[in-house]
Amino acid sequence: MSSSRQQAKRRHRDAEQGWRSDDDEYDYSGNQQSAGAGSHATESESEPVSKLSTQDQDLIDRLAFEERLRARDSAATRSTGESERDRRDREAAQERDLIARLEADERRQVLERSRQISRSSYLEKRVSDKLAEAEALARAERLLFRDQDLTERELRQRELRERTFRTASEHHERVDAVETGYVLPDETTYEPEKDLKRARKKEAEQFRRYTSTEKGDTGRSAWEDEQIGKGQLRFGAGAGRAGPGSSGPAGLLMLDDLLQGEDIEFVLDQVAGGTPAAEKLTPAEIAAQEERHRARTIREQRESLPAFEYREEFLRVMEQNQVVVLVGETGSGKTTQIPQFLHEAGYTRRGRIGCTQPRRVAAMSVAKRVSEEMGTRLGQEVGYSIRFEDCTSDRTVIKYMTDGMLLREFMTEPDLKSYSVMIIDEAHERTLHTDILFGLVKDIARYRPDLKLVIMSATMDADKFSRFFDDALIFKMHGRRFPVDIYYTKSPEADYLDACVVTTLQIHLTQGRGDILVFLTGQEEIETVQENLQKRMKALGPKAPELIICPIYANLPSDMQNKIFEPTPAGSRKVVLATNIAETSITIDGIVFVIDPGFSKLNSYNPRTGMSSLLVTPCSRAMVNQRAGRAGRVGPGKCFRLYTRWSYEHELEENTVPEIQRTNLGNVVLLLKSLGIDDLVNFDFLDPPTPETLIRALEQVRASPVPSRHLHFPLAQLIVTICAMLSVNSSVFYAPKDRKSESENARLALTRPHGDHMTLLNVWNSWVETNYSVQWCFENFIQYRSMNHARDVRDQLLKLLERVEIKLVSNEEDDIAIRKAITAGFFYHAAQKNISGKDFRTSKSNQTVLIHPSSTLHKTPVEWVVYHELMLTSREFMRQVTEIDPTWLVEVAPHYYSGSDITGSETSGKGFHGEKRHKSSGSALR
DNA sequence: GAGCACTGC
Repeated sequence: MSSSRQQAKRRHRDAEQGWRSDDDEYDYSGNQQSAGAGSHATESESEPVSKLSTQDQDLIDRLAFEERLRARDSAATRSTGESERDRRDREAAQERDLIARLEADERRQVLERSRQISRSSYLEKRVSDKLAEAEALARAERLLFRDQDLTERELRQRELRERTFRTASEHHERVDAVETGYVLPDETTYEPEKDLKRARKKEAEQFRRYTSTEKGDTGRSAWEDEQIGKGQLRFGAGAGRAGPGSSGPAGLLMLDDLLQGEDIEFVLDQVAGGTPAAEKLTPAEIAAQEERHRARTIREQRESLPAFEYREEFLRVMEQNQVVVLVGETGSGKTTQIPQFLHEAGYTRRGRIGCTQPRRVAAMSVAKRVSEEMGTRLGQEVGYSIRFEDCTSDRTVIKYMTDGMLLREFMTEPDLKSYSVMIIDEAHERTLHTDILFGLVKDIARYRPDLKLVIMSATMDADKFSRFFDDALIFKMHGRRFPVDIYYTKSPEADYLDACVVTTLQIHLTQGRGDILVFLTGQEEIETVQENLQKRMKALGPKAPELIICPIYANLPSDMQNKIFEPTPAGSRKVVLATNIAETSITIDGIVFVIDPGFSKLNSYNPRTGMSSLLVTPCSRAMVNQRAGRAGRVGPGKCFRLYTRWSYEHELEENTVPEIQRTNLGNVVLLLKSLGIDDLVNFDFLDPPTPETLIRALEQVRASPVPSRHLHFPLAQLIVTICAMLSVNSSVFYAPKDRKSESENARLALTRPHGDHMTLLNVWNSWVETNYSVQWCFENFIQYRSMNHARDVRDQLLKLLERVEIKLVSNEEDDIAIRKAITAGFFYHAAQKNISGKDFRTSKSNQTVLIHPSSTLHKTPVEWVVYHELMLTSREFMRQVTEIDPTWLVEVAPHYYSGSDITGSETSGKGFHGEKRHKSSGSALR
């Protein structure tokens, strides 16, 4: 208990820092609730099923399932009102999905062509434009936002704003030298006319400053010129677009020289976000407000939140309604305040208030904040519950938890009777778990009229939520955000990576203070952009202000991740190259500019082939708006979208397809079954998954009890380790581009024969031998964070096995026995090498697949393998692969394989190396 | 010859 508290304490500290520090050692303590829940699941899973009846049952169930499906559809057609609407919604969604898939390829090709055409004509025009252009910095903003449609007056205003913004940013740097953190611009930025003279004088000074640089330097050296040229040719994706910079007086630090005709034209289109209150305030007023805010007591801080204005009205609405859909913009304070309002109004006298969050860090940090506001110790009146850690007590009345944790709670408390209010927060994110929760809480609310429900969401989808909850009342709250100017490119960009580099430099050299956030799709893109930016900055020489480049993605080791939180020194600028981890999971202070190419990697599951795909996909409008919002957290911001406004309006989907419609539902089916919900067809989904996905999931679940009988106990410990290692899925090894050979050697040293499962086991054992050393991980390019996670998972699994009274016998490693056990678990994931010897063919489903390059078997000649998962990225890959003897398949899954399935392979029927050991370990299997 | 977005139990 005390160790659990210590552990909790550490995590709070982590939560306070906003990001988990991995230098911590972890204690391991069980979690009663999940342990109990797990045993429940195991019971239903390990129900004995005989071979024949499985198949029959399968067929019968499937037919019954399809029958129910038809019945539901025809019932929906007959009846009116809601079910009719549901059906239409679903059909429309399916149709949209199909059309989208068919059109995507064609559209992409057309778009690509039109981009190239427009780009080349644009470049021609730019060549003639170039000749007319002279100075650079004084006209920087105009160069960046050139737009013929502007009136004289608008142009003048823009010029003034740019000039004064520069003045203001100089002021910031002075202020910043004294105190760190972001300082809001003073009012001169926004009321330039008032001090035109001063602005003119500043401008003159500014210009002098740069010309004097010229004198001191007598022009760029030939070497520097060459470097710039090289950089252009070698690294710019736009190399060859334009000749060496020739415009402007020689020797000036010229924007044109740097960009060499590559600068991108942006058009200011709209101002997004920005609550009326924030817009009306001058920066000086905002700064003053912030200052007052800091000095305030906690109570005053609470009362200054927008949510406070709605307190009485909200409580009245809650009294009169059982379900309320609460739309609260970011910055309204809903997550921290609503539970407190309800507590203060006495709802906790009848039971707890629960509040779900999609992420662990959020659950922890919000609970901490609220406990401070209430003046209690965390874990007492206010607590949180996440996997591996339950920080609540009997006295807890406000409980924050991850959505997945509440799902687990349903197993021990199906009616949620200890709760008087349940709040589902961040509903708009539509995570898999929240979507399932919707159906469950809706059902409970029907027979528990005393249970209040609050569905909290950012603006989108409120009507949809309301309709789902029988036309629940929608309650709106304004938030507190700064306005963000949205810029679109005037013409489509042919190469968005290059466009990112160019835009970053444009901002860096022309815009006022503030860090830049660039959204990219993955590690590879981030590394490419980072490399290009580094070269371009180097080519610029020491005259350019420093640009600190910080990559961030989930698989980056945490010490490197933490770099993005270091404050930017005065006089330099930070550019954060991020995946969509920066959309919701982390927030970075000081971001003023966002660059958004409009793409992300999206996982979707195809039930027909059992293959997941992880492909670069255009973002939805909801997603790009979320990204833009990241620029308006500390002050007014700017978002540069690397696509046209037309694209935004016509090519992007409104919303991202909810997760539940694009994942393998095997686990969901298991979960719902363990809650006693067998009739998945009629489960009340907000957006129902496709019937195919459901059918496939049921089949998959039906297949799983069989191998669980084969997994005999003496092996359990080793298998549990492998399972835990697999659960950290492909993020055990770290392979940075710039240290490729080192990391490959380290990996090779840890590789064991016969594939990835054995290698993972070896990695684990080696780590244990070093007593869970951080240093060892670092030296061997192993992700310490992943190993720690595997340790947590392994610990939990062992506790579960203990609960179902499986005795763990630690035996020596018999690799054949282990691999046979893996085969027993994954027999339906077998593949054989094709005659060509180049690729593999999956058994039964006959798909052509390859071994993923990250696998230890990538270049090894193997005939038969079982794989953990299929994934479509650039090709169709098997990930986490182990070499097997095909005779094992017939042995462990005779209901699935017969001898004819494995004939024609070299190894079939042979003794295989280690026949003797095989026999001696035979008792380990069945 | 080629590579793994992000959560969560």
